[in-house]
Amino acid sequence: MSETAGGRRRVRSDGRRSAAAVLDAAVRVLGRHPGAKVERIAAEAGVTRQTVYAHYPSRPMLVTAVVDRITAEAVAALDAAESDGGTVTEQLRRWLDVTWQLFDRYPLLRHPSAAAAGPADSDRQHAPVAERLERMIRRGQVSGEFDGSLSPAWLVSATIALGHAAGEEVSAGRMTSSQTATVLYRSILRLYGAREP
Amino acid sequence: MSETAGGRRRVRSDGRRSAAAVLDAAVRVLGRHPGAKVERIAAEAGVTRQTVYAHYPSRPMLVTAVVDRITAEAVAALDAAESDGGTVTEQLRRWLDVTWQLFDRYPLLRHPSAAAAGPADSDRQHAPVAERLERMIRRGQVSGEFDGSLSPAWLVSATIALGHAAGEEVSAGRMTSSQTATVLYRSILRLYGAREP
DNA sequence: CGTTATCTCTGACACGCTGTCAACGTTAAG
DNA sequence: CTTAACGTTGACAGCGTGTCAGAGATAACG
Repeated sequence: MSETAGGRRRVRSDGRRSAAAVLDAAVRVLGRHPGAKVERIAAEAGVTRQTVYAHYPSRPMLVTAVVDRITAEAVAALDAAESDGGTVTEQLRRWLDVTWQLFDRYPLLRHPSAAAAGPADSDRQHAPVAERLERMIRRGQVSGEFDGSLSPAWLVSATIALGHAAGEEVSAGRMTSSQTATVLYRSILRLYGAREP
Repeated sequence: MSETAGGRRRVRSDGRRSAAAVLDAAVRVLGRHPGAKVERIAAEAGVTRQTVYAHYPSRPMLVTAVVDRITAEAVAALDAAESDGGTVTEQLRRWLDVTWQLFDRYPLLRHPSAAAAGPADSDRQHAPVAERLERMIRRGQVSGEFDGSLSPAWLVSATIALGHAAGEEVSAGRMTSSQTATVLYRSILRLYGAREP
């Protein structure tokens, strides 16, 4: 991570390149097949298994790095959706659309515990997202768009849970993706106590 | 399960007794520590690891048996809560109380994927419960207590998801158990479009 | 009571995956 | 060109799962 250590440790461009290749491969493979073996990831990166361990001390830590990367991508997309202005309800709508696309891209997001190291990873994944969603809910509550008798923190957890449930419905084939998106949107508005149009 | 096979295979009471001991131990150990090793379960049952395999071919199948047993207990408790009559809303209240107690007793119910063999186990666990809940919701919708514009099937999934989220809040120490129960109840009523009192 | 099939136990083994190590090439930085 | 960093090969230990064979207990049955 840092070459600022006291020693005059020469960093080789080769190293960072291969570390990046491993991380990219891990994002692709683990994103689609949580629980994939290290061997598989190494092969995808065009590298040996031991090289993976040279950059990431253990499988759980590699998973953590993957989660961080996906989270960063999610946060960026979410911020873009939030800065477009409009009603909080409209922002929420865009927010859900973006999240929905991410869920399609990374099935890992639907099976959090399948590859995670521990509860630490789950927090790491949810914290920045939850923070933004909570701000949005609080804004809607003070503006009167949403009812204020349930705490924003709980509503955040509930929303995430509902999102996971909706993802399950889709991947289980019980509903289509667009049906589910609509139903999820209505459910969340109800949960927030929003004035339904 | 059946000694009705054509051959006259002598069944020894010893066998069933030890199989039951293994299952009991598995329920205790896996209920509290999903992901526990077979060795641990065997020790808890006062039996060798190989004996466990003598009764349950593989670890996943043992987990399935455990899930079936806990599910049976849950279904029994749920049926009792349902048969007490009253408003659907009141039934729902009792339903949640019972579920809440079960969650306390079996942390396994909160970490479904931690020990499960595959999606089959999850269905196995949820199907009988979901069936009963769906009947209850449908009853509430036709009686006018609940709004009818969201499908009962989806509301069932959403309710289960909300329950898991609430359980997480408690075990993460972010809310007390009784606080969460109240909040969960209100959230579900909102989700169902119930006339709030 | 004695025979017999069933069950448990001990001990050992193969397999797969994770993580580590040393030795030998390779490649980039100075 | 020299040197330190890096990748690679091959081997190994550890752990958990699942299997097997043989010896010893024990319940069922005549």
